[in-house]
Amino acid sequence: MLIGELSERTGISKDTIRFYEKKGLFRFKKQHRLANNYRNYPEEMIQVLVFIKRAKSFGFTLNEIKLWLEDWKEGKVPVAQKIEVFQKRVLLVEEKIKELQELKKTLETKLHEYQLLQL
Amino acid sequence: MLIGELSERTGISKDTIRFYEKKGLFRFKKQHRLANNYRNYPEEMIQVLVFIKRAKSFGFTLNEIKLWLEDWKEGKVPVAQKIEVFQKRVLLVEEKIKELQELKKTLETKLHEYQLLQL
DNA sequence: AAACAGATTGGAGTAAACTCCAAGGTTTCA
DNA sequence: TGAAACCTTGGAGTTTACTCCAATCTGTTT
Repeated sequence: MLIGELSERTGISKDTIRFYEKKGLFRFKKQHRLANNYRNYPEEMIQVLVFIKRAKSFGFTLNEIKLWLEDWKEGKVPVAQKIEVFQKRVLLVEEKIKELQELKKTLETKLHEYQLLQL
Repeated sequence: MLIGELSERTGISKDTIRFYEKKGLFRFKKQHRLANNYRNYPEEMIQVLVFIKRAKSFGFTLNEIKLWLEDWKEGKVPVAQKIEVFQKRVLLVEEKIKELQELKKTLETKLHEYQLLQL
C-alpha cells in the first residue's frame, strides 16, 4: 500500500505519516521500499495509525505512544517487565475512563439544570 | 486566595494560570484584585482549574474548553441552545469513553498474550 | 513527448501551550 | 532597614506536532 492510500484510509495526511516515521514511531527497513524508493506499507500499518490517532485523542504525547508501540514489537525487554508495563497502562486507562465518567456526570448535571429552567 | 495557593492546590503553575487568563479561559474584573493589584481568587476557581486540567488530559484544546466554560457562566445564549450544545458534549464524552474501553481491551489482549508466553 | 498524478527529500514555517525572564512593587519578619 | 517571599507585567523563548514548500523523480495516460 502506498502512502497516499494509507493516508486516505486512516485520515492522516501523508506529511504527518512521514513525520511520524521521522520521529521514530515506527521504523521500517529498505525491504519496505519499492524499487522506485516509494514507501510500501503492509496492511497492519492501518491498525498502527488508528492506534496512534486514538491514543493522541486522549492526550497521550507522540513520545508516550512511541514507547507503547515499542512494546508491541519484539524487543530485548523481558516478558515479565512488559507485563508490568502493560498492567500499569491498563490502570492508567481505567483511571481515564473513570474521570471521563465524572466529566459526563458534571455535564449531565448542568444539562439537567438547564432543562429545569425551561419548564 | 492568592495565585500561589491556587497554583499549589491545583498543581498548575502560576505562569500557566496567568496564561489561561490571558487566553480568556476565565475573566475577572477589578473587584477580583486586592488593593495591591494581586489577583484574589474565590474558592470556586479550584473547580474551574481542575475542570480545565481534566478536559485537557482528554485531548480537548484550550479553545474548546473556553467555549465549554463560557456556557457555564450566565450569557446571552438561549437556554434551548445551551441544552443542545450540552447534549452534543455528553455524546462526545460517551464516544470517548467507548474508545477508551476499546483501547483497554487492546491492551488487555496484548497483556494476555504476554502472560501466556510466560507459562 | 507532454501532461498529470503520484512519490521522494530536507528544511522552513506555523499554531498551541506553555515556560522563563527581567525589572519592578508589596508584605512580613528579624 | 534590609532580606525573604510573595506578587505584577510584557515579552521572548521553547516544545510539540504538525504543515507547507521547492526541487526532483516515477509511472500512467493522451
